[in-house]
Amino acid sequence: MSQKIRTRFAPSPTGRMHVGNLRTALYEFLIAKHEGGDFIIRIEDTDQERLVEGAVDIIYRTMAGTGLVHDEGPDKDKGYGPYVQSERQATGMYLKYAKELVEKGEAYYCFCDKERLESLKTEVAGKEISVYDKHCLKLSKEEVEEKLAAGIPYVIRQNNPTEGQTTFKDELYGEITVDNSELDDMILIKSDGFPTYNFANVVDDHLMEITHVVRGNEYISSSPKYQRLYEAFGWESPAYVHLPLITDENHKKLSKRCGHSSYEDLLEQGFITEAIVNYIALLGWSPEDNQEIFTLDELIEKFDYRHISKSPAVFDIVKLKWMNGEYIKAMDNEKFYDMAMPYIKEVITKDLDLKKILDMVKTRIEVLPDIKEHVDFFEELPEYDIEMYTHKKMKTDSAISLEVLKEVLPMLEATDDYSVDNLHDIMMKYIADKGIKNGTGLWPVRTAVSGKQMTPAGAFEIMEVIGKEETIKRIKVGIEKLEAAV
RNA sequence: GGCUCGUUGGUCAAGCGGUUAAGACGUCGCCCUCUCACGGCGAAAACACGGGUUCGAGUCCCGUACGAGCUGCCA
Repeated sequence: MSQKIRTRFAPSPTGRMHVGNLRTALYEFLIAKHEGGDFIIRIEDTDQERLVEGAVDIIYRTMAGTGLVHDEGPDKDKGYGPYVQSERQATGMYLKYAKELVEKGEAYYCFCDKERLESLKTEVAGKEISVYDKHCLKLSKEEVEEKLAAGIPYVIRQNNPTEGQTTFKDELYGEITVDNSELDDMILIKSDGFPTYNFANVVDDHLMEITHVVRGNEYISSSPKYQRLYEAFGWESPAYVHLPLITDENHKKLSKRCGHSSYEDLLEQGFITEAIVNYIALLGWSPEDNQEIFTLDELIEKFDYRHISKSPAVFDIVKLKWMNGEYIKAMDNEKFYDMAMPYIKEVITKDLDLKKILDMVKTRIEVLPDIKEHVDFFEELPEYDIEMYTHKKMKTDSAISLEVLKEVLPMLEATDDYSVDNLHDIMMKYIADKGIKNGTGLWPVRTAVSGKQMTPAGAFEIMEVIGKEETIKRIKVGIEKLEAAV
């Protein structure tokens, strides 16, 4: 008889949502939903300096867009609110809990100023290291009261023992033990009265009855300190699930520099939400079978956090593109038209059958913006080199192409039916009568009407779309070009 | 520097003491084809290294190397 699982996504509103954060949110959502549990959103805005306006909206938009629907959050209070830490802070609760620890000797007031702290820094191996020396722990109760009364700025620090060890258990990594001497006296309450993440997350996770704390691997080394906090309060610690990092191609923690590091960046690059979610779900987790394409519901059903990997994963945009292409191919046409229309309209302004063109392109693109380079020739015949008429495998060269175009032109002028079927009949009859292979007859025509080496469809389909007038015009251009060269 | 974690093909990733070490992306080749794609078929490509334990180790243990994370009044 186990209790209902409760996980939380606790982002700080500092900008766009990084894919690492998104994946954390996804896994938190999946772990809860797989077991029919609750998924909670808590806004961790304790760093007032890094706050970015509108960032909370981005969080909501991302969650809604990806389908990670929360059961509780700032907008859905189920009795554990408020769900925004600045609002919680305003109630004085964090300070109250911190004082409780001070009473117990598990924390202490610290009045050290910037200069003194600065003097504690030492440089080791090119990095600045600073370990607090418990200077203020020596202060007597009276001295503390005095300084407090005098209004001297203070922080409250955790009082960690210098001997012994602390152990916590991660669901993936197992038991992790560190010497207490490694644990520095981290700040619980900052001088502006706000709690640090380190403190607030422990208090809130407990108060909100979070059963599984799921977070990035970067927190694994601070977890022993959190563990000591739980023990100091006498609270039962939650199950911990630390997630492996997502890195760039150089195996470094994904940075904002990558340009493809946030969910919104990806959308702007023409990726579709379902593909992004699907792809990141597989970055650090794999199902028991070899399935790769998942709907969110399928992920909920299949997701078992015990199969999460322990080693970091490289974010591979090439595979994401492949997956995006799979989603596009499987997408129903109406939805594809809706999504693709803005892109095709960037390059085609003429009154052409855009849906027909989009049908041609659907299996050939990986991201939406790819459409443009495939279809721009419909708008206007590009400048092209007559070398394109020469193709060994098609058995064509300039002379043959000129001959074909000249012979085909009158036939195309003679009909008004520019349907693929009719065009097909005309051309195939010509090819049969002349006794040449299909490619020999069609290559020159396709080249003339497109001006491109590669096109998303064959000659008939292109002619149907651009129509009689434009077809004739382009074939004449081809004839002129070829004649000029002979 | 210290601490912690990690290490299967270029990438994601199966494997949990006995396998010809899966699969996917990418790459290359072939087929299909009026081009390019799609689709189909196929190929190259990996257990970081050294010691143990064991009849037997990618799988367990210990070292080494390498990588990453942390070492903030950021989360």
